[in-house]
Amino acid sequence: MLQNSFANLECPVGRSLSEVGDGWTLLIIREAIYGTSQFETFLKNTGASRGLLTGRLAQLVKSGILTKSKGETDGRETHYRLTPKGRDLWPVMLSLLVWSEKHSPSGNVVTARSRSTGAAIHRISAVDADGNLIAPQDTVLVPGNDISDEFRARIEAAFF
Amino acid sequence: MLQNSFANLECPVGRSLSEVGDGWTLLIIREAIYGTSQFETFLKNTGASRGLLTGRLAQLVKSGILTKSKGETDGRETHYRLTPKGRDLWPVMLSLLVWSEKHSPSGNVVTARSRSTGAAIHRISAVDADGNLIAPQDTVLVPGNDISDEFRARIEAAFF
DNA sequence: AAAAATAAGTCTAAATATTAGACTTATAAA
DNA sequence: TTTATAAGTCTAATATTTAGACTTATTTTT
Repeated sequence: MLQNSFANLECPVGRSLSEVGDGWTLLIIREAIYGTSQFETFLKNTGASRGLLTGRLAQLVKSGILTKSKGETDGRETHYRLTPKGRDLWPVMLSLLVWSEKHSPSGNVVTARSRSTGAAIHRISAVDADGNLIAPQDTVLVPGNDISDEFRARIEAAFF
Repeated sequence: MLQNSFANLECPVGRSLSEVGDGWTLLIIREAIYGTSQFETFLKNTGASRGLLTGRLAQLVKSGILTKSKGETDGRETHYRLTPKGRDLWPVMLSLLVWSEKHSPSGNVVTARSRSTGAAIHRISAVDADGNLIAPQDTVLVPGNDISDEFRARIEAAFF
């Protein structure tokens, strides 16, 4: 994304992307979900450069996605850990994972399953307050009141 | 992401991010989902610069996420349209939307609802082959056979 | 206690990417 | 025939990213 933060902040997707929308940031969050918490491990597992990693970790802390704390047993260490807000990005990752497995399969690498039943994940769906499934294709975006006429027109033209 | 395409391509999330992981790319896909198909409209609605947009659209066509075709009634126009692969990114967008509404709410802007029932989307869930819900927190990543020991160790350490 | 190692950075010059905006080409509208 | 539109290309200025040497604080080894 770099300098532009236009991204239409009326749009929740745009707002998300302005926090987590560049490749490195999502990759760092993936690593955090995979259990990584230390600088040198992020460095190795993402392939980012030191300078970039320093900057992105600081951003993520500022956004409330990670916390930064000193190692309790080893004072040299710093631990970056996901907050609840950060952990809530897991469905985003899971959606990317399912998309990738479907459209860019690459052998028997990883599958996502239910821990409790062992069943494989077949798709990602929206769910309403009563637990009923809402298929992504059955989704509409409904404009609220705090919205410009311009953006209203755009989301009303959305697919699905 | 820029030059690095390391991103661990064994990881489906990494593979996704190498296709759609930078801010501009996801923003362009959002626009496409919102119905945009022409260059000048993408330009205006994303805020990207001409040169960047040219490059990203070409990438997206190459990745099979968009198609490029000449306007049928007006020969000056070029239309970029989502392929099924591109349309399948909607659950990713929907996950970002739900995350944003929860953690960075900004007034009554947009809600996502079921077209058929009108019910609001409360959360995103995985679904197994029989249509049973699998809560994101009940998810595990299961390593396959075509995987390095190193990556196996990493995903086994994953949260959830 | 001194020396070596580790963790998490900072710093810098070179390489890359992005921007703004003028310009080009092809087609369509006035 | 002139003007407008759509989709680019091109360029110099600006901003970001990289690789890798260096720094500081803390811990481990000798």
